[in-house]
Amino acid sequence: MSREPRSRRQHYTIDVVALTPRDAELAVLLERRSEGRDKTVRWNVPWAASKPGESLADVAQRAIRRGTGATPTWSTQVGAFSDGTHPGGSDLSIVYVALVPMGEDEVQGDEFQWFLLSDLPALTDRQSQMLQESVNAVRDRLDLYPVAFKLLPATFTLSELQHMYELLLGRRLHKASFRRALSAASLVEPTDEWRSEGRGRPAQLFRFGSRKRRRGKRGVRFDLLG
Amino acid sequence: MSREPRSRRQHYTIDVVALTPRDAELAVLLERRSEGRDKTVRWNVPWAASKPGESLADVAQRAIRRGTGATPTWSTQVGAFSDGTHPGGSDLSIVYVALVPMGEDEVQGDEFQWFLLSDLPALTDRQSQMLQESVNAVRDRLDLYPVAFKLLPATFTLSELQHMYELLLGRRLHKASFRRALSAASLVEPTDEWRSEGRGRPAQLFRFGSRKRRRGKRGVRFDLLG
DNA sequence: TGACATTAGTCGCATAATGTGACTAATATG
DNA sequence: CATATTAGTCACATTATGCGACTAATGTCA
Repeated sequence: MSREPRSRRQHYTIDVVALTPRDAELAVLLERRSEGRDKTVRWNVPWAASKPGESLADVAQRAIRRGTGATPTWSTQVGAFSDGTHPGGSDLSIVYVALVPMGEDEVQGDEFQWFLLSDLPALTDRQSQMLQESVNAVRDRLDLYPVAFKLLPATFTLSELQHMYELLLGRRLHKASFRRALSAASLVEPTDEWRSEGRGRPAQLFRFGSRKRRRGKRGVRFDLLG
Repeated sequence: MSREPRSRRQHYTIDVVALTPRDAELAVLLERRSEGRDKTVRWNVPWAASKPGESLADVAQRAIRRGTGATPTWSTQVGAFSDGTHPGGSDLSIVYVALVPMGEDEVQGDEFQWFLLSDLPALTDRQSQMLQESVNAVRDRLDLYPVAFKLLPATFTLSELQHMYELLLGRRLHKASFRRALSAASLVEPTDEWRSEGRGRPAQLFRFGSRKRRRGKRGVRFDLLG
């Protein structure tokens, strides 16, 4: 029943994993830091300490604005991580994942840089874990929140949308099935613009416009149980 | 770029929402506390402070063991909550939800008591929020983890299993469809025991025995998007 | 005992959702 | 004009799902 504050109370930071699509893959925003006497270059995800009275989401916003020119289009809390060490010495990292749309991935200054997930620099245990779980969090929310749309510009072709889903799911989808399901849900609206990419037939541009709310109340799915 | 520790560093606790089925509904374990000069009785979910070097899951275990005779059969992190106040004065609550199976819901001492979700005492904002999100977390994981099974005894009838799903989903399911899906997934194994509940035909007892891993790789579901 | 209520468990059919290959359309290249 | 390339659609087979109706096994009570 020891509820008295210890000699050293545990404290926390808010760490933000910002993701953007790049080269048919996801990239994460990392911040440079120099460590030790030889100034070894290390990388970690942006973070900020919480001030009294500030909401967690606000701190996350603050942390990510330091590094990106663009405001993320979506973000959500991933969880709390306490394993390993933290560059700021925090005992606990509250992790937010933030999505930055295609083409808005400019960074501010030398301190920040995007890294492809397949080509990451060396990271501490906690950093790796946070990254892994952030990507999982986005994947898990894929059919609950329109995260794929949040990674695209305001208007996009249906092929681009499909490729974004394929990127996030890590597997190929069948074109006709994809479009049929999309059309059944009335999730996108056609614009009157078309995009010609040089070769092949031009593609019509669509915008995200969820209107119809036909909540399907289907049976239980046992086939996903792990 | 203010990364220096503030005059008062923010600190956190681990709070645990323990759930058990009771009277065709979920119940939550709350802990009594006396507050103010008139010793008003207040209730809150069990919590514990983190000690250096202890993992979050361990702290959660410690917090919940104080209140229940039984060890929870499953638990997972829900998230971090900072709104409002906390009985221990912590700035941040890391919330774990823990499942206690049917029939193992004894409490230790007067300090703890189960409350039906439909009949809760007055709670602070943060406590209500934590509770709400914990129930949502269980519901969201329903077809990813066998949470319904974790709320049942080791052996159970298929009707009990269906009622548990109905309880968690908040809607009725069709018996034949439910069993067909269950059978297709090869999730349960029959035992040679039968249970007679007095009236009606006796029911065969089953145990959870997931072996077949036929991961369905289906298309994208747009119909769930919020 | 035998009709009835009650709960367990199964079957079969209609409909809906999905996988898939093949098709047409519109553009650029040579 | 033939060919390559990407967009977009169609039709059909297969699978999944909703659902009512059926049989089975027990207890209750007249």
